Amino acid sequence: MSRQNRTSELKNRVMQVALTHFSKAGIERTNVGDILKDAQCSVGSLYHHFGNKEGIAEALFIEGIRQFNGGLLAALLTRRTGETGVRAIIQYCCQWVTEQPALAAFLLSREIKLSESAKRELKELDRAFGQALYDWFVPHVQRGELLELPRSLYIPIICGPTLEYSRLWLSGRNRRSPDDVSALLAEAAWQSIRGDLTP
Amino acid sequence: MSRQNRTSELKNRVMQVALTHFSKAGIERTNVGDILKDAQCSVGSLYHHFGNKEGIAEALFIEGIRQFNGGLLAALLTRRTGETGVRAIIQYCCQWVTEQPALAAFLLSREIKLSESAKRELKELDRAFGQALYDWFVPHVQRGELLELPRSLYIPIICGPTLEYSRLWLSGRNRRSPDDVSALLAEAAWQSIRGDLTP
DNA sequence: AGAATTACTAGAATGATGTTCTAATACTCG
DNA sequence: CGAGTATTAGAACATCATTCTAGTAATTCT
Repeated sequence: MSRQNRTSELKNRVMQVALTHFSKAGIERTNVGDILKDAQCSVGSLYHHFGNKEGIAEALFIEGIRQFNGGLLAALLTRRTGETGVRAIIQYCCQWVTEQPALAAFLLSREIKLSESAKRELKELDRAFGQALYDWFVPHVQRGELLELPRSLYIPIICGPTLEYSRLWLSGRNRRSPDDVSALLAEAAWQSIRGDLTP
Repeated sequence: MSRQNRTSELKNRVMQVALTHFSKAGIERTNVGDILKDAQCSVGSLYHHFGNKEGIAEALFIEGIRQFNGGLLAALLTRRTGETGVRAIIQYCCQWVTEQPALAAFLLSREIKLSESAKRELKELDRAFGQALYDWFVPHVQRGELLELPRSLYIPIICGPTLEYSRLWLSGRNRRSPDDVSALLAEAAWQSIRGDLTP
């Protein structure tokens, strides 16, 4: 196997192992030694590839966000009405959280203190994502299918209940998975954002 | 001053200082030495009173939850209709977060890994709070003012958008404070939870 | 009041763990 | 094949969180 391949396999292995530990115990409480042991990685390699412990978290975080955003946009952009779009967003969130609870728990935990460069990268991701969402929304708002609101409120209002429920489920406080209650969450999201001129 | 008073003053001072640091840098990244210095406390005293660094976080967390829950219930229990109750909840959350951003950021960060005893204490707080809320809700649900939902969905659906918006604001990504947009959030919450038989 | 007990304070010593450093190895490309 | 570079290795280091031992001052008991 080429060096490139072995290296990228090592990095993936480290990230996978780290995710398991992070989502169980948090970043602070997982120690580098355990990651090294479980991923069969040397101190030197780890610090060469990730810089430090938070570097692993950062890589996981950015990769996770990228994946989530991509999937959500893909699900949304095929919808043609405000209502189906909003419901698709919720449906997607619920499914995603339910299918990858460890990654979801990690992304939602907000424990990560990002470096400046990661902040910049993430900001750009966020901007592009927010813009794409907004572009999808605008025509539906103009038609009165969806409420007109300050831009910064769409995501919290639509996704807030789902994210909050997900957090509770991930921390073990609810039995039914987000996917199990996605219909109810979708209905609530739709009711909270539907415009007055909805057919 | 009596020993009791001096001691409780010291504990308060430590908690206050710790909150400032925690909300700025997170628990992991604030070091005990800084807390000691800023609170003029010795190593021995700190570990005598709090056990360890997380012990301070725990104390802050439980105290914060207690205060928040108490205030919310007080605001809710005077309301006589589903709509005014729901709006009061949102109004209270927005105001609370806006007025004590440091405490809010800390409580919402979920970075704390609680000890078993703290978990038990918190679980009891949660149970009592949830019960009180539920008791208030039941009659309004029965009258058809509010939707009938699985119990675990009320809080996420009503408060999710507000909490999500608060998180964004606290992390510096929105300009307008939760209090500034509380009317919009209240309206959204109400629309998402209102029953079919609303007058 | 005086003795005994307990709560609290103090800071040096310890230990765990994240990170750096130096050297070695193996791959790639000219 | 040989120079240069990416990568690996693990010992050494540095930084804290925490423990420990010893003391001090308040409170309780007789």
